[in-house]
Amino acid sequence: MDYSVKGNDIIVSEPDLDLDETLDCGQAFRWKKIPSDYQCTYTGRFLNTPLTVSQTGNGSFIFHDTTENDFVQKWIDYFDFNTDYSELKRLFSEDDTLRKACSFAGGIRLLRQDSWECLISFIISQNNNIPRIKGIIDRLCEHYDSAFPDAAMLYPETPDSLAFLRSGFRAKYLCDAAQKVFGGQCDLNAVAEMPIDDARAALKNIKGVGPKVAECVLLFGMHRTDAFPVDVWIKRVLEKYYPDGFPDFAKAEGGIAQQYLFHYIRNLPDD
DNA sequence: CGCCAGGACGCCC
DNA sequence: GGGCGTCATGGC
Repeated sequence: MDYSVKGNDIIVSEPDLDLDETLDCGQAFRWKKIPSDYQCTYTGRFLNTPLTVSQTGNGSFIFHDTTENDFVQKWIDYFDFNTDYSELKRLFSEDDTLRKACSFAGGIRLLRQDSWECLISFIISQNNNIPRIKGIIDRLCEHYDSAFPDAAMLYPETPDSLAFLRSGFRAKYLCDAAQKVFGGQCDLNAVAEMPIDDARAALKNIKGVGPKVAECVLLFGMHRTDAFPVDVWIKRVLEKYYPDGFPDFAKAEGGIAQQYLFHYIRNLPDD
């Protein structure tokens, strides 16, 4: 990744990034595509820092109205710019299916999101579809002045007071998550450092967090790339292409491989 | 209208 | 430990 400062913008060159593929692939739910004269433009936030970012061509981007300090301190990390995705894709391409998946959507990167936001987002995601997940998270943030509420803000809520979310049976799970995180029974920063099976177990102490949601929090919110969320789509991939198991050589970065496979299988024509 | 959604829980055996 | 009905809501 190369960047340069131009006025109030940061100009970025990174061949292994596509905004549509990365910001609208079901790993993050708060990025919105807005009309622009560029190839595409998204606006969103990491924690309390807002960003508008445009793709001006393949591998070229504008981070609008961003200080070099914010770019270096926050966005390089968020977009995982210090990881060489070309190298990862070369590794994955040893496997035939993965090679096709990487070639289908090679601009996917694993965002380094906030663990708490991920926990709440993926509790909401269970037995739900992506457009409705986004709607619920929109209503949640709108209710707190357009900022994602931290555990202390969510802690006083009850399933009844959260009725405005229209999140259904998930509201009670959100309350339990807020209580356990705010109360210290679940310290997300500590969980992020645990051996992965201990981290899984710690997350699953929260009501509404099962195997799938725990893997998503580990992968998307704690950058544990060996976490491997299995949803209905990935289940189809495993049955169809990996009846003898997912290849060992890719397991350490399996979560990133999973992102390519998820996008690939969802966009494959029915057969 | 019915089927499904980036599942988990509670109960049954 | 595995199998199954249930859980709200709404996109399609």
